[in-house]
Amino acid sequence: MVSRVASKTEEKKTEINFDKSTRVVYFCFHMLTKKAKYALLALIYLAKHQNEGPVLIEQLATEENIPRKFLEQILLDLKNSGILQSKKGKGGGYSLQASTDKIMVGSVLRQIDGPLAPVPCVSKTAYSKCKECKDETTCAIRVVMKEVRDAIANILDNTSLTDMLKMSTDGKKVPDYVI
Amino acid sequence: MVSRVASKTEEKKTEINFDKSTRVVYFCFHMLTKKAKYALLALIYLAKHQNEGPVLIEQLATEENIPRKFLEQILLDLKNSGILQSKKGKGGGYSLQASTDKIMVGSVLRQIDGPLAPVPCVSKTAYSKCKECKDETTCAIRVVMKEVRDAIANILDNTSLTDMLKMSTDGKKVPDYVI
DNA sequence: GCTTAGTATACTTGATTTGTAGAGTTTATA
DNA sequence: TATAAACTCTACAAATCAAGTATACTAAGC
Repeated sequence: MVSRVASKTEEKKTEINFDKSTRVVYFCFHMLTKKAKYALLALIYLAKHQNEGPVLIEQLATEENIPRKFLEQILLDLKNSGILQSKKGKGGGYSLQASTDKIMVGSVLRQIDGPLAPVPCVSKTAYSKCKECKDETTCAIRVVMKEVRDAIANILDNTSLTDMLKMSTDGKKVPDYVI
Repeated sequence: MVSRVASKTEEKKTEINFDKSTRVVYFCFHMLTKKAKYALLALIYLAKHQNEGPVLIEQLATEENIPRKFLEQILLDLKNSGILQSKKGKGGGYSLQASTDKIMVGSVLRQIDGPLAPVPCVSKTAYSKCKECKDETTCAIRVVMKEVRDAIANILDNTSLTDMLKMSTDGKKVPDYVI
């Protein structure tokens, strides 16, 4: 094994031996990109400052330690998908469009990172056939990954911004998923 | 949104408008790399041909449509982690080391792709702190992603090669996860 | 009209995935 | 014991992607 799926610069555990067999072992991982993480942080921030009028990108960027220009793209994306609304010019800024209990983590992540499914052939929102697959009905990988997709979607599509707000204060949560 | 996590060359849904606002929309996704997919396909193949003696890399590569030299690396990796065993020289090849019900999808994927967790801070097998995170105990993202990690691990660590074999013939499965 | 603040798009950089290439090692057997 | 069959090991290369920068534009207030 060398590294996982995405991550990149995330957390790296680098371990180097300077023996003749110099070997670099490092772990990276992902699934949740930084972009998506920033998006969620931004949404939580905006939710917490809901009744203070529009929030400036600049403010959000500095308070949450998100690169300003990168954040611009993210907020724009969330705006274009109807999650946020914005106001231009002086006194402008960003605010939530929908109510916090209508904004689901699943839809945010789909918007920012794409489908939740680990493989395209089990995606409900963006299905596409795997070409490796000879027969989809007897593909064991597909069956397992479908379980995974459903489990992920079940959590993320049933967790709202409201839930996240509770978590960030409680630090804990009592989930109520559909089984 | 542009693309998800990994995927790359996987399946691409490309849609191009040649208007003045030429726009290319494409979806890619992942989590399960091709490498991991190949590994699972190889394991299933080896399981199905268990009592025919060692299987040649060449045979496996052609039958499962996996690039030969790429497959070599994967099999070697699986061998070094104790999942497979090999025999060199004439009459050699690869075969399963453990029994099919001891080989779990979770450990195969961890070996090939790395930790299952969507973010490092919720990984049980390869924990590492997120530096974005001010306070881990009140990080809502962490709480949600922990649920996701547990759900994924619960499925993958409780699905064995034996289960996959059943699926690939039945095309269906009655899971029996720990709740 | 000038400043504030968001909008839009293109580009850059470094890392990762997905392979390829080639030389080396072990084993069977003729 | 030489030879061919197979696996082993390491390095390299191309394509893709995540993450971030740069630059120019548009709209709203004052």
